[in-house]
Formats: sequence, C-alpha cells, structure tokens
Amino acid sequence: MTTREEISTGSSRAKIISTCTELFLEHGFAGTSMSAIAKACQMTKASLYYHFSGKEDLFIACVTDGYGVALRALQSIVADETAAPHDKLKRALIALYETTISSPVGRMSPLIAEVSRAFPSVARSFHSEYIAPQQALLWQIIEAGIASGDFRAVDRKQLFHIVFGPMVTLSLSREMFASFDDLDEHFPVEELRDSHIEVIIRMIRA
Amino acid sequence: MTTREEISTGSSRAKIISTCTELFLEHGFAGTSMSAIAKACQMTKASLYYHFSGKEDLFIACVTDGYGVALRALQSIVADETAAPHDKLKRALIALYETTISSPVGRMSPLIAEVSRAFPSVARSFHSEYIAPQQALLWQIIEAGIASGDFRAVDRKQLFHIVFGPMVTLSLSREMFASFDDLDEHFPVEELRDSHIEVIIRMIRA
DNA sequence: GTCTATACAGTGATAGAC
DNA sequence: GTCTATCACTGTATAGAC
Repeated sequence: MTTREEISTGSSRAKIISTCTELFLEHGFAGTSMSAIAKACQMTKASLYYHFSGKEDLFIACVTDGYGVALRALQSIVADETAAPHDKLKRALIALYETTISSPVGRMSPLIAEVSRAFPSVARSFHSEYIAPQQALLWQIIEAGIASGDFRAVDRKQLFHIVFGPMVTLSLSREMFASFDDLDEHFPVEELRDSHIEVIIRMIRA
Repeated sequence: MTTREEISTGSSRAKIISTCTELFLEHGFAGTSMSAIAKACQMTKASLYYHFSGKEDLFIACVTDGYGVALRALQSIVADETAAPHDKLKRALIALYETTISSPVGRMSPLIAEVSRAFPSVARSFHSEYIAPQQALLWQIIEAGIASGDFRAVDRKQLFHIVFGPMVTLSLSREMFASFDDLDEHFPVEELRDSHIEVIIRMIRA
C-alpha cells in the first residue's frame, strides 16, 4: 500500500524528508534554516520550494512521514492471534521502546513541543495520528488480557502514564545529553527497558 | 543566603530573567529574538546587552536561575529527621511533581534538548547542577529506607527510570499539547501523580 | 524539476551619546 | 544604566531563465 505522496513526486521528496528530519532532530525547527536544508540535500532553496510550500509544510511532512512505519510494527503484534496476552504485551512494549527511542517520529517529541504554540495543528496531528492510535493499539492487547482473566482491570490513563512515561523520558534524555561520551552508561536502553517491562507485568498481572 | 548575582545588579536582572524565561518556554530558544525579549522587558536590546553578554548567556541565566529554588523544597524534606521513610518518600515525590511540571526549570527540559548540540555546556550544567543533585537527594531517602529495612534494595538507575519517567513525560506532554482546551482531562496531574506514587511505593516496599 | 538572482524583513550585536 | 542609531549578516520566500 503506497500513499498518494509516495508516487506523486517520486524520490526527491523522500530524500528531502529524510535528510531534513535529521537536521531538525539535530538543530531544532527554528535552528534549521532552509539554506542549511538545501545544502544538505545538495540542491538550492528554490528547489525545496518547488516540492514544499514552505518551512512549516516541510516540517509537517517530516513528522507525518514516519507515522505509518512506526505504527505498523505494533499493528502486526496486535494482529497476532496465536500469542498469549503476556507475550503480546511484552513484544508490544519492546516495539514501543524501539519506536520511541530509535525512530525519527519517536525522537521528534521535543520538536513538537518547540513548535506547538506557533503551529498548534502540528501538535494536534501528532496526537490524533500517532499518539492516540498507538495507545489504542496497546489498549487492545490490555483489554483482551483483562477479558481472558490474565490481566487485572486497570485504569487506562494511569497505565499509559506508567508505560509511556519512562520510555519517552529516556528518549528525551538521550537527545538532551547526546553530547555526553558516556551516554550509554548513563542511559542504558536495554537494561532500563527490561526492568521497566517487569514492573509493568507485575503491576498488571491478575 | 544570597548569591553574588542577586546583589550585584539588583532587580533589573531578575526581571529580565523571569520575563525571558516565559518567552523561551513559549517560543523556544531560536524562536525567541532579542528584540522580542527587549520589548517584553520594556527596554531596548542595548540594555539587555548591558546585563548579559549575549543570547546564550541570557539563556543560561534563565535555566540556572531556578536550580536553587527547585532543589530547596526537596532538601528540606530530606533534612526532616522526624518523618518515617514512607512519608518522606511520598512527600519527596509530590515535591518532584510540583517542580517538574509547574516550575520553569522543570519545564525547560525540551529547551535543553533544543540547544544541547549547539551548546553542550548548557546540557552538562543542567545535568550536573540540577538533575544529579535532585537524584542524589532522593537517593538519600531511599538509602535510609533500605538501611532501616522499610524498603527493598533496588537498583538506582532502574528506580529513577520508573520514578522520573512519568513525571517528565507528563510535563513534556502538557507543554506539547498546551493548546488543547481539554488539557487537564487528557493529562490530569494529581490523579496521575497519586496512582504513580502508589506504584512506586508498592514497588519499593520491603 | 532545477537553477541564478534577488527582495526585504529580521537577526544578534556594537558604538557612542546622555 | 538606558537610550538611538547602525552594523554586517542571515532568514524565508519568490521571479523567471533553462
């Protein structure tokens, strides 16, 4: 399934988006100039304006671009009918860590915060097209577990607070302190992830 | 105890810092111009440059300014010799929520992420003068509880992951989605805080 | 679809009067 | 300690040739 954008203007657009996403992640929205983007893409500013109506449009494309990919991994786990609730939950949490910490969309949260007042529509889209679907998918697993008696009945918002909080903060911390040479020692992803998953499992087990 | 800055140039500096902090929080670092700051402070750019050597210096002052106040609440809780470990922990967590979500320093995390590559020294200062002392203070309570047999022996990093993760993410979310008119319904601070505290207590209780 | 050239408002920062 | 005036530069965005 290819989206309309992917076939309309070919690969130039895709190349700009991926190059540009890196720049935004590294320097922020206001800190990344159209000139810098053009240079990194090895083209002129005028060419950028052929593909995108402006800087805001370009930013929205960068944010939106990864929604599908980021959600797909989770979707396939939810769709798996053979696995037990505990297993599905564990795999879903690992996938969420991967997405939140390593994928562009996940790492873009601080950027959304930066532009949210100037462009509230970006924040709305981020929530309705990424955050909300992600939560809905995870909740499908939880609900099935509750129905089958494997999980305790838990409050949705309170659970999400405990589930997403640590992974998002870990992502933010790793962006904030990216310049530290002992980053992985301060913020070891797998070690923190695994102990976090244990806490969640203990919390929700019936 | 007054710092050297507080007495040297009087109240102009303090006024600039508080006004400027609001602007940075609202528009980000690169998104806030010296002209806008001058206007909000009801003075000219040249006057700003009399008090601060440049925009970066001004930003550092805004971030650094709140360290003391933010840590003081926690310090007084740690210093209390009469309270039991459980009580101290609970009070400390409530104080941390207050600081992380409502104080300027706490809300500045996304900003640090924004400028961290351009000015790694800001990130280092934020970590060594704010994050690390905060963690050290909390850890004093935990250690005392472990020594007295009230708390289980827990891994420091893993505990911090569960403790700070949700509150930082809640702060970030409230910044990201500040434009939502149903913000408090999506992200109700006290409800989420209290259930989070229960999880922590259950997790650490001997 | 990509280029050169350009418009022009806004940027951080400074000099020097008061 | 605050001002006016100005600096050199970069910002986003566009017009029009190829």
